[in-house]
Amino acid sequence: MDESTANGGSADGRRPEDGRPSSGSQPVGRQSAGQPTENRLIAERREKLSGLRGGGNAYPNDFRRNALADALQAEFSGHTGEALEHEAVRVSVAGRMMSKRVMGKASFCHLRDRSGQIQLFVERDRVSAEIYQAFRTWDVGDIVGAGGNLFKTRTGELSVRVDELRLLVKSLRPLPEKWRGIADRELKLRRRYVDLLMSEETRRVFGIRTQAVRFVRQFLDALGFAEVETPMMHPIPGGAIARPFATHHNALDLDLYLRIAPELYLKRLLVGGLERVYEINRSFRNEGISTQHNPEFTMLELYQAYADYEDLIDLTRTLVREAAGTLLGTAKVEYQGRTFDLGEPFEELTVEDALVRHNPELAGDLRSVDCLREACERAGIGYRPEDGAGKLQIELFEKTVERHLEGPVFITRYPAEVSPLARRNDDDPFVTDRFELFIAGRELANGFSELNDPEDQAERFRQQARAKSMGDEEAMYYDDDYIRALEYGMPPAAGLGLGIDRLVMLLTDSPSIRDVILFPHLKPEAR
RNA sequence: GGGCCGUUAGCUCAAUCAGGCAGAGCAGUGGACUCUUAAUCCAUUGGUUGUAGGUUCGAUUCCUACACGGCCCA
Repeated sequence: MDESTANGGSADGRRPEDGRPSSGSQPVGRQSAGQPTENRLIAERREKLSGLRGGGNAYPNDFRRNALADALQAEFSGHTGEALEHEAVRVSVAGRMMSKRVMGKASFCHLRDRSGQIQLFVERDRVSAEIYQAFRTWDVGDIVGAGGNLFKTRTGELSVRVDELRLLVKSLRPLPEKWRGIADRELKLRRRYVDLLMSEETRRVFGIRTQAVRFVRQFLDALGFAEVETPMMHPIPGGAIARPFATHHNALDLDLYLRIAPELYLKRLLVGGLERVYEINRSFRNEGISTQHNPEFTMLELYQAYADYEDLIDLTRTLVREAAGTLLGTAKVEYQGRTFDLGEPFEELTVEDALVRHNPELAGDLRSVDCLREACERAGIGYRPEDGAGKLQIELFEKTVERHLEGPVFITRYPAEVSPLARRNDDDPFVTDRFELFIAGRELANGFSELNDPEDQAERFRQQARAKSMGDEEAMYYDDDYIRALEYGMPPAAGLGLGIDRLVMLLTDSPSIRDVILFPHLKPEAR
């Protein structure tokens, strides 16, 4: 219902909310019935919409365009004005009016569609005085359809000499300032739709994101991987060390968790003989929010039978390298003022070597719980009495090493204690055949040879369950069905997880994960 | 969780340091203008200064708490 017509059309065209209270003692300007306060600009546009409703369907959906702006620019920008007059190319275009320059009997405006922009030239004597007058009242932000012949203006800009012009959607809310757009970071995130309208940079970032996901699919499909979809609601959350979100199925009266990782389901598919599978998955972790963490995030997970972690180091390096080359046209990635040449060889370093490099006093004592505890205390790191050498190593690694890993560098041989799903190294059972890829001090990927010994896996689950019972809320649950699947026999395999959001951050030079997620999680609006 | 910074018209920003009539540009409205492109020219509207308190003759400005966001630290 259009409220602006309900008050009988007050003489000054204002709604009661705009100015003085019309009557009553209700506070003015507060939210009412869930509707945000409307200001005068919106009220004026609502009046215009009211007029449109009086003239027929205000929201028509029968206009069809036959051309996109970019395609027209590409095909006809090179033609001379004379040639265009001779060719008489008639086009229908539609899009949002992003600018408007009105003169007495002729006007210009720019339309933007999904591909780009094109200018319209609207002459009163060509479209009729009535339509021209209506056009004068339209606002920047309105969605318009136009038909006419292509021509070149005196300044040489390809334009449409309009002979048919329709308002398709009345925009009730004014767009931000045309030159500088949205500066307020909060507004950019909360009203991403406006940000996308106003910011070429935002469109670029999400364009690259779309291409990155497409690239990953094409890359893996070409290697014979099958893309699959596994449950997002898990009776037992597993596959990562993280706290889950909880939910509930009413009809089944069943507690469920939003997945923290698809890993255990994808490996069940290895048991099922699929051999090469991947899922570009949204996963959810009930943890803090930062420039590196959103509660829901997108990850690639893939599993390959008859491969080990070294095969996946190769695959990861190739994938990242070719993603940059394909999407950016170069393997030299500029990120926050630094250059990372992904075309160069990637360094490889074990966890223990990296620890010694940044904590030289630990050399020779890397597996001594006492020495590691001392080092943790020196570094101001808290630990639990039950933490073993592996856990302490990783705590130290995260606090003293990670941020210095400019990379690209593969860190290998993670302790088994913190890798409950990874295969032990054949020569050194303290560590697993696992790697993580770091670039710019951040973990980008995590992979390992998979643990397919059901009895070892069961024992690892029991250790995790003990840790959970001692208060470690991130520890894993024991998953009976997963053990049962392994008991049927999972082929030797390796798996990889790669953060899509973080990859896109790297490729788009974005400092925050919020810059590469269309609608990042924010607290509810204050106002 | 801690520290610092920010929040003023629809948007972008002044005014805050040292309390004294809250301003500009864009957008809007009215007018002029048939090749503009941040169109131009004339006129003009628009404010719970994030919220709630406090100090003061007087608060956008000083103080306290809170909300949201940003940066850094844990």
